Amino acid sequence: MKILVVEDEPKLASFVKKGLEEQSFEVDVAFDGQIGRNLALSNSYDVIVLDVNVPKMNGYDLAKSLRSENIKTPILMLTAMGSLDNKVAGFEAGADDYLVKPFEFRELLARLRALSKRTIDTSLQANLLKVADLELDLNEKIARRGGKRIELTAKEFALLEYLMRNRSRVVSRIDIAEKVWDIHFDTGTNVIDVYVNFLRKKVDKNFPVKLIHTVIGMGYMLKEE
Amino acid sequence: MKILVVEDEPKLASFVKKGLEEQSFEVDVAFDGQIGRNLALSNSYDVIVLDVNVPKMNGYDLAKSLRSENIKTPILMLTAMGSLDNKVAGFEAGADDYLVKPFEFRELLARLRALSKRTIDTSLQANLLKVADLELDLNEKIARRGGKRIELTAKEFALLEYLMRNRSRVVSRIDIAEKVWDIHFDTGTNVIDVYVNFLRKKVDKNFPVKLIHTVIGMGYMLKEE
DNA sequence: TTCGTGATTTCACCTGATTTTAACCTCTCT
DNA sequence: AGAGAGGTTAAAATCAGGTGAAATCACGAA
Repeated sequence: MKILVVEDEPKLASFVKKGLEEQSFEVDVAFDGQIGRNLALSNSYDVIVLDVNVPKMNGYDLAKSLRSENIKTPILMLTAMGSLDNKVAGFEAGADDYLVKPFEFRELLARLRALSKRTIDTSLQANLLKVADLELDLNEKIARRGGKRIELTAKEFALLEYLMRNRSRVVSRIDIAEKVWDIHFDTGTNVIDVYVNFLRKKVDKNFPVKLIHTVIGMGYMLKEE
Repeated sequence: MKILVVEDEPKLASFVKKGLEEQSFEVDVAFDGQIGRNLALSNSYDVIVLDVNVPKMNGYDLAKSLRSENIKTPILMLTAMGSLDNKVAGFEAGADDYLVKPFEFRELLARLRALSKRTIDTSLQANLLKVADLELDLNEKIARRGGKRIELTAKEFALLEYLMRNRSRVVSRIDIAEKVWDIHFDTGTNVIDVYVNFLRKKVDKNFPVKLIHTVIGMGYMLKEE
């Protein structure tokens, strides 16, 4: 999620930038209205945070200008003055919400989330399984370990998903055969062993900590440590 | 414009109702959460104003309940308690804005206008889907990539729309068959493959960055990169 | 109605990737 | 050492997806 902050007080700007980045937002900061306008026109932000009192072009005018350019990004206005007239003026200029300085960071966060909720597509929500530093992205059908993308085939993916959903629990070959391969009787095959081997090469090789463990005579277990 | 006010204090309720009616809003008042819920479910309001402290079902629970019924009408929460925790709880329950009592009527008005504007805007901009430099114009029934117009047939359009609405997510052939072709059982056809091929020729050929990806054994995914 | 055009679907073939088999290897425990 | 359990590897079998051409369908024009 990308946010533009237009704010000229260096302290406040960096406080907000850091705080939002900790919440894994992408943050651009502009120190005056003109730079803010250029950034807003050339990027697509999810929300714009606008201080009313900034050099070159004030918040009201900037908001109006963006709206007239047909930019519909939600705008959150910040102001030091708490009078109602300012709030009304802000809304009239095209702001979607208003926050009076000084504010608590948690409230800024809550309001940003509420504003962005509308525009963000629900399909973009992550759908992840995690065990230690291994994640399985159920949307993209891909695994990641230590940030590195690991491509999996359909069967590999299904097997890893089953192991991850049963983390820290020993699953027998019979369970795996039924749930992943839909085999309900003993065929004397060793596909499962072969696929565990495939997974190990992709998921555990190159990493000091192994996640896939063999429990002799019982089955396999995916577990940290 | 229709507004539902859920408020149990008779004085405040009638003050708000009269004030809003003077601004030519249509106003319904509910004196407890249960009545409010029934009204909200059976009418279509532009905004709902919700006091946190009302009998039968409080504001948070009511907001949550409406959201779970998939009602997306903007909600403005009213509360006597100004603490931040309440605000955050309100937003988490699904509120879009928050106002602390006592408030000035003008501020209520400004916030209501801002909230209702938001839905109108989003409904107007709902005619364009974008992924990377690919746009799908739902009004014109046309796609554009890098500014170039791409004409699509009805089925091509429906398929691309489905892929774009599920961007960055692998969609299976079964999903596609059901949502785009309305086929609910396996017919052994390969129309989907053929149509993906058609789309690739129009959307990805001639462009260095491909957007349509095959995930073997799982389906297709539309994604940047 | 018939015709013609473009849209949609089917079919057959091809290629490369995935899945499975099977033979052989390694380790551990007795 | 030998048996049993699991690991590894390569090759074979199978499958999934891409593609062009042809068949069929839908629909408006003559």
